[in-house]
Amino acid sequence: MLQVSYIREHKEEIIKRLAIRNLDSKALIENVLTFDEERRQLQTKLDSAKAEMNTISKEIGNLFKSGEVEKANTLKSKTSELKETIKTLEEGLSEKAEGLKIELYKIPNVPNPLVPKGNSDEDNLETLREGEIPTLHKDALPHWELAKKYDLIDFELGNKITGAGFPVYKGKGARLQRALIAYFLDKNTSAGYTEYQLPHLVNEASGFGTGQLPDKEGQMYHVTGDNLYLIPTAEVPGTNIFRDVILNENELPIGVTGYTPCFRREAGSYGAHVRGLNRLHQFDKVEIIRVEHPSKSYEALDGMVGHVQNILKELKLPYRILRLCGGDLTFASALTYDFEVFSAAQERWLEVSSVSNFETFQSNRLKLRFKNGEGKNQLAHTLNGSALALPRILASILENYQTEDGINVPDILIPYTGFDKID
RNA sequence: GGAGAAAUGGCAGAGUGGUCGAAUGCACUGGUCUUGAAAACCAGCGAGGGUCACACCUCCGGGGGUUCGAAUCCCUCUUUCUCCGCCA
Repeated sequence: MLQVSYIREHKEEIIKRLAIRNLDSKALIENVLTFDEERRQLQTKLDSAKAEMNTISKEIGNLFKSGEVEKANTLKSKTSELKETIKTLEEGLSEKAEGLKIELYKIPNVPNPLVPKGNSDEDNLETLREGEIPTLHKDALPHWELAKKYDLIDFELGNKITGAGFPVYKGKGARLQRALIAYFLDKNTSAGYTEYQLPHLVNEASGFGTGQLPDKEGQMYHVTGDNLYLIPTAEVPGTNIFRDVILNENELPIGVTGYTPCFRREAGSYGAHVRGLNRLHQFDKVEIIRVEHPSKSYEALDGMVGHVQNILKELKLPYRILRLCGGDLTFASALTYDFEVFSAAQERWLEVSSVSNFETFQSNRLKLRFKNGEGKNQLAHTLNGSALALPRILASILENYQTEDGINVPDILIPYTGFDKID
């Protein structure tokens, strides 16, 4: 959520930069400013009405104390009108405040100047491509066939137990999952991130904190009996660690990493592109989250990109980095880099990580601040990224590392799997 | 799940209807003193709104109510603690 004060002071610039997202925000911005203006006017009126009430109340107290009951009662009868005024003003104020909030919720983050113009993923800017795309043997299979052939993942069993999109990993498939999680966590902690084990269900307040609520409610599984939500990403519990927190400047930066399963309803997505591990209702992901000083957040973003890059290099997977265009940028992000790995048998690039700087967009909602050098509370910047999401990494390992007589395990993972070949 | 107790500033902890945004201690910041540090002493020290700046308004777990007036009384929700039950 953008700060109203920022909108007030940078109106034209914001409108101009939101156009990068193909968003004509003029009316929206005007609306916000109108609500804000009206809200402040009512606030001022309400404040002075309350001040008057406070004065009278004090006076009444004093009159009672000095035994002037008559006078006190006269004064008392005067308050009813004032009370009515206050009530009306309060109602008007909360209406305006609510209206302001609703409008603010509609405005996405202002893109960083680096964000290219564009409408869809086709306009994303490829900034780097690295790694060798393997030449597969003639009978090479896509990962869902490989999973079946080597008995690594049982999709049908998942259908039986739960439903589509809840695969069952078994044997070496399960072990490979565990190996990847352990490897990712090790990489992240040695880069300075503190490992957390976080709840997989969150309350409403957390949903609002990271912006899944109120708009994206339909994307999460909702446990209605207890009004809790299954997390769609560790970003939700991980970032809400810092909800309503005021840090000391010297505590920055903070790095958090955690493995969680992620639950997404993904309503309405079916078809060839969601086969196998490509899109699931439940999947595993290791996330990295940073809280940064505003002056350092872009440096930190580059650092995170380098970190993810390093992991993909170690796994020897062919990958590319994309700087997302305005049309593909997520609502809360100011700048996002996507990582895609080439899945040789499907002959497709698969998104495996998304690294973003949210600047103050999340922290404004979260009320995540730090005490700056002047002793003032200032919103911190938040960033996060996947390091990494498992299913498509697994898919591309299976596909890219397949040979005629089995699937090789990437060298870096062998200490974690305890085997070097799936056959 | 049942019974009881509680929730106040970074922490501890006073405060049961008016002068309380809130005593006191600790922590923290600045100063005096000191070669330096410690101690001692002095001062400052929660958050949000509002204002050019003041004034002013709001916040004592969340929400609602009673009252001229609520940290204090009532209702409700949440959380914590103790006991019982259940349990990996």
